[in-house]
Amino acid sequence: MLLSPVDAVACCAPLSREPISAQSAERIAPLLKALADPVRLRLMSLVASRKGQEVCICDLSPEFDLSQPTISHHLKVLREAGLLEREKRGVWVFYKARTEALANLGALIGDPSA
Amino acid sequence: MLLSPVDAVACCAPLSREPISAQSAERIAPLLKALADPVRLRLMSLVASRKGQEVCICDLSPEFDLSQPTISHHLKVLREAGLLEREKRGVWVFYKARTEALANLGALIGDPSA
DNA sequence: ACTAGACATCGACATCTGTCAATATCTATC
DNA sequence: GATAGATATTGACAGATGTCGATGTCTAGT
Repeated sequence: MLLSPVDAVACCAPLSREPISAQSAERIAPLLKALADPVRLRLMSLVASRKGQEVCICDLSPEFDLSQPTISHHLKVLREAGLLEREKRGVWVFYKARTEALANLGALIGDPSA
Repeated sequence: MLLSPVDAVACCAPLSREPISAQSAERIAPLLKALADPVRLRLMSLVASRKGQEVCICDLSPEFDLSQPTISHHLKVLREAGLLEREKRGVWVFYKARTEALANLGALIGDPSA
């Protein structure tokens, strides 16, 4: 059973359609929290803008003036939130965006048709 | 000049369209952080789902099992992020959602056409 | 003026968070 | 199997965050 945060985001109507339940809010807040950091927001965008393709950490790290463990930590947060998928190939680790998660989250925040 | 966070959210393409700039990420993260709390997410939804109408704090507080200062604090965070507008009428304080802010933020997170 | 009520501010506290240096783990190659 | 390189984990620490009780401020009535 055990809903992943990504599944949770598909659970409810847009914020401005009807009041979100306390339970749904508890599930969705972690997703927003994962994005609510400048570094993670950039990481997410860097990966998501390569539609579908996988991106190597070794290509992401140079974009930031941060230590390797810090980048690793941020990627872990995004992955555990369900926003990124991880795949290991050889020595390198590649990340792929869960675009449906971003789409669902976006629709929940600000549905244009709401 | 001094861009408010709400203006900032209209500044850039969807996350999955192109990598967000470091500067834009710094501006937008606070908006997401404001929403990244279960209580604030519910507060935002409670106000936003009353399209355009104003909602009295006195109607919001009973929904939560929290002290009055805590609710006041959360509303202040949402207001300073630019997601809510405040108006005082007599002894009561009313909040109104900035729907365009929510819409822009939603489009930035997960543009359906991206 | 005094009071009552709605909301804000302040001060304090425990917890969470972002960061790093040090260290560990894994994999390809020599 | 020893080494080098890519990534993960751990431990530590400063700063941010959510919460509360106490107190302050403003307004409407009495």
